[in-house]
Amino acid sequence: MNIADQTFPAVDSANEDRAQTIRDQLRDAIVDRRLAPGTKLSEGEVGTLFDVSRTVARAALQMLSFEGLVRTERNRGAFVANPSPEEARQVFASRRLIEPGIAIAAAGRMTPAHVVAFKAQLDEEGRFIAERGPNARRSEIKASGDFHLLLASVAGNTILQRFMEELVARSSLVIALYGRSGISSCGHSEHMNILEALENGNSERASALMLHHIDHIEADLDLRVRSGPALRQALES
Amino acid sequence: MNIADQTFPAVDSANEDRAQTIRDQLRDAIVDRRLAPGTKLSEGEVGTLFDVSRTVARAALQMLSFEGLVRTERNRGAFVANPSPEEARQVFASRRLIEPGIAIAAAGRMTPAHVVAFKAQLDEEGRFIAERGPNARRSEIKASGDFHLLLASVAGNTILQRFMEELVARSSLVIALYGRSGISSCGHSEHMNILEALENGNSERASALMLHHIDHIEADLDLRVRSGPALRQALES
DNA sequence: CGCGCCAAAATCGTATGCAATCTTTTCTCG
DNA sequence: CGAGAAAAGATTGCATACGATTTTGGCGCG
Repeated sequence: MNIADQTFPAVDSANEDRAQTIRDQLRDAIVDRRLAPGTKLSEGEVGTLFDVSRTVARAALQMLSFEGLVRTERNRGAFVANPSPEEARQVFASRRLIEPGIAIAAAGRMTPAHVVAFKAQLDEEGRFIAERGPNARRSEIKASGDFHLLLASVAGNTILQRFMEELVARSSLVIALYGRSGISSCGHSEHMNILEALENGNSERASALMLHHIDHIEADLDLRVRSGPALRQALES
Repeated sequence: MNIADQTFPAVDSANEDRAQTIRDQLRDAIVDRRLAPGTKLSEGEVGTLFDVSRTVARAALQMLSFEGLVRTERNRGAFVANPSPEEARQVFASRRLIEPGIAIAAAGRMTPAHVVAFKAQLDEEGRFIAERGPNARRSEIKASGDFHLLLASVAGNTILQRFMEELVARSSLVIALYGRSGISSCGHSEHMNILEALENGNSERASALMLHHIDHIEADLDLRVRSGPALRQALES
């Protein structure tokens, strides 16, 4: 899975920040696994693919490295992150700490409009689960994460929202690497239960369900170390 | 308070990442208020001051903008962030959610070495409080934040640690803007109480004390909006 | 056939140049 | 004298250039 094989939507309406656009597209590609962990992301290739100079490509990669989706090594370049089991545990520990609180905050701010948005979100999620094919699989992964991001946006704290964006994205990487069933969709019904609690303003229940949900996702992981922790990340790619 | 008036330690042993070094120095300057909120940070000036090209200065400013310490506007440049009351509330809401959990994690991982480090930290804090003069004031602000960062490092989760670094830094900005007593040192005895709970492995108490501590800091703020929310950030600087 | 060594190619880190945009100053006209 | 427009200056966004470092691809030798 080389980055050169990827195709990206033309870098559309472009008077605003192009580095940000590129970052978003690369993040999507990483999150829904079109780019495997360890893949080299060279400035030149990224620049060529998006038709910008290395300067801009580099800025986009720097952003992704702040989010922990990309690891950069001096004089060697950028690679799609390859989280270790320890990092994986930390990602989920962070989510266990933050997301129940987000659920509580969101429960107190739900409006009918929010409910509609959630229903649409869960519908889409269900549709992708029913479909077959790798494309549906990718969309399903994305939709599953989007549920959590929607929740974070309802909670109304932009700082926590950004933290969650990072954690959800990194979770996708972790699941790609360590997931047993390979898919995180196991949680669709749990998402529905959480929504129900939110709808009823039952913040305690929403919070508890969220905690269990995260535990279930993590329980699907196999975090035993295989080889040495690095070996230069299995030769990178 | 112009950036050109600032002096920075020579950009020392420098084969490794210079942008990162510059970011750290600028962050320190922002956190201990040598650079006031709203101050313009032009790429050229930063570059000249640290004796690097605009390319590197720009990268450092981009990093700070990710941390929320600097706000960048397209074609206008970078400014020390000027958090609104709403942002201020979000910073503290985030800390209330995260830091009690960090305290619990840290309580379970305290070693005698950690205790020594905390004691040294609190000593330093106390010394700066006793001293007079703006330099001691600055050191005091930094030391107060460092207590929280030390706690985060003991907790052993690098992701949460980074989140806390961001939140502590932004808190300093918020206190600079909205603090009544101007100083956050009010919490020195609270820090000592928290350490005591940590030392005894009393995680529940440490967590509760931390929550109260954050509440006390926030209670010292005056978050009433003064004028319109922006007016282009009071003409920037 | 495998292994180390050296040159060639690729890639990165950084400085610099240029056009576009924003800011400031100056000038004009009411 | 003040308001608005035009010009000059400063600053940013981005591309490109070049030395430094890393990777790759022989090539000889054991």
